[in-house]
Amino acid sequence: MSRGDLSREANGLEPRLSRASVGRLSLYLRCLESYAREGSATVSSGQLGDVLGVTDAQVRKDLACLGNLGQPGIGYPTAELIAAIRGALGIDRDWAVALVGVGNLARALLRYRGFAQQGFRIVALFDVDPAKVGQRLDGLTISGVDQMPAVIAATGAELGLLTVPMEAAQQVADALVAAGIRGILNFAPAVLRLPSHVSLVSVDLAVQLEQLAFLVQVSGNYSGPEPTTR
Amino acid sequence: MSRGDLSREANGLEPRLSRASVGRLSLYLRCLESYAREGSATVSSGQLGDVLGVTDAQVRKDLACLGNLGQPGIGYPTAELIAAIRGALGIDRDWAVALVGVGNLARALLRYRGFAQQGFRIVALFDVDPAKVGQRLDGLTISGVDQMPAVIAATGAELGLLTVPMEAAQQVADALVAAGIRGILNFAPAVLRLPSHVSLVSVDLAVQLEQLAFLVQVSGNYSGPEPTTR
DNA sequence: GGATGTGAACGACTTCACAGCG
DNA sequence: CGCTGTGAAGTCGTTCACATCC
Repeated sequence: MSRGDLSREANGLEPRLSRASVGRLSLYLRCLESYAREGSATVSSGQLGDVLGVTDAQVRKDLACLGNLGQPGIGYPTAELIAAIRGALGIDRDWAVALVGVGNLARALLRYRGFAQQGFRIVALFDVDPAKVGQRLDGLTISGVDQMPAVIAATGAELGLLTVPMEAAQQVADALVAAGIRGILNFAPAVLRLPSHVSLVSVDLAVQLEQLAFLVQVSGNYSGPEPTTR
Repeated sequence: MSRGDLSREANGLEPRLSRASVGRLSLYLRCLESYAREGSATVSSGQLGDVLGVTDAQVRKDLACLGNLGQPGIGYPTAELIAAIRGALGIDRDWAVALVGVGNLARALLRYRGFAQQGFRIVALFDVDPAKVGQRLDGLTISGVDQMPAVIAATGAELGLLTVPMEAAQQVADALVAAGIRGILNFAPAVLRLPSHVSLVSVDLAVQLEQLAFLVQVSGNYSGPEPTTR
């Protein structure tokens, strides 16, 4: 089922970055940006690893995919490493994002500083509720789902954020796909079926809470062995 | 074979469920609840697997940890499987949850039906902003962080939802730990350090969007074959 | 000395294949 | 026959250990 790798360099023979690494790269990036603000010119794999609880070897393996920019005895040059990670993740440019389903979660995402900081710009709002269509929010006018193809073409949105109730999720996702979106970040507690050329990341909030309940339960039943990160 | 075959029921240490399985169990659960609503008395591993894109063998392996409740030639009894999964995940009871940081995201979580449906009850609200303290929201009064120990003891909250800005995250997390919380679901884009007896699950929304950008980018560079779930 | 890059060992998770039961 | 349960094989990801370079 799930595939999807391949390096972006011209030479196709680098060690491709695994799905697991990609998640960590985002975290390294945050960490590096923090180091950069403090003025560190270089950072070592040990420093990065300590902060988010992975081994130094793991960090080096993850970073190896970016080309050899570490300097033995010194570490990695902070600024260049940031640039390399952004390039590898595909966030060395801006992404225009459409948001569908204007509820509380949408409002939270709209104002989430982290998105804009990383180059994600919400350029369009949609809702199925006719009462909401036409309202303005943070400088954007809410459109109906029927206007999706036109608005998405006009704004150049490539990614979609889905914050609608479960029942509407598949239908709205289909509309996004039809309108030419290339990837969907889904917050609805539903398993979506999408054509293979559209990428999907799902975040199910109830699932996360259930994971937490499980961890708490087992750490209580038995003398809990491991802490837990991420 | 002849003797010594002690029952696998009573002993708590069955083939332990792997971290990876736990995430899928939540998804099976959703799927099963949907089947149950439609009136299916039994479900096969193939049916479950198809819906969320894993193999039937994988489903059986995951379900094996719950004891042998599958019937060859038939499948799994829906209702019993639901009960078994809820028991394994530790959601066969209610969990009292405290929410810290009453912004838009908190409002969204407060009204998220999925939580209540799975037995998670938000019983306390906290905020550092003195202007918010004392306000009421959905029948709850917002308390200050200084009241945390008293309120958490009084309400019996065991889990904490952290929806504060990055800067405040570690400090508030420490306060939750000091107040006796047993697990934290963190939405702040920060890496938290917690004592090992407190469980942690982190959801970083920007990281999720970055993952999506990566997937879209690689699927665009090359003829990206498969979609991606989870 | 300090830190990187990497093959090799290790462990975790997934798929395969098939015995066995309803 | 259909479907479960499970050892065996295979794949993927992490950790170790060490040669290498500044």
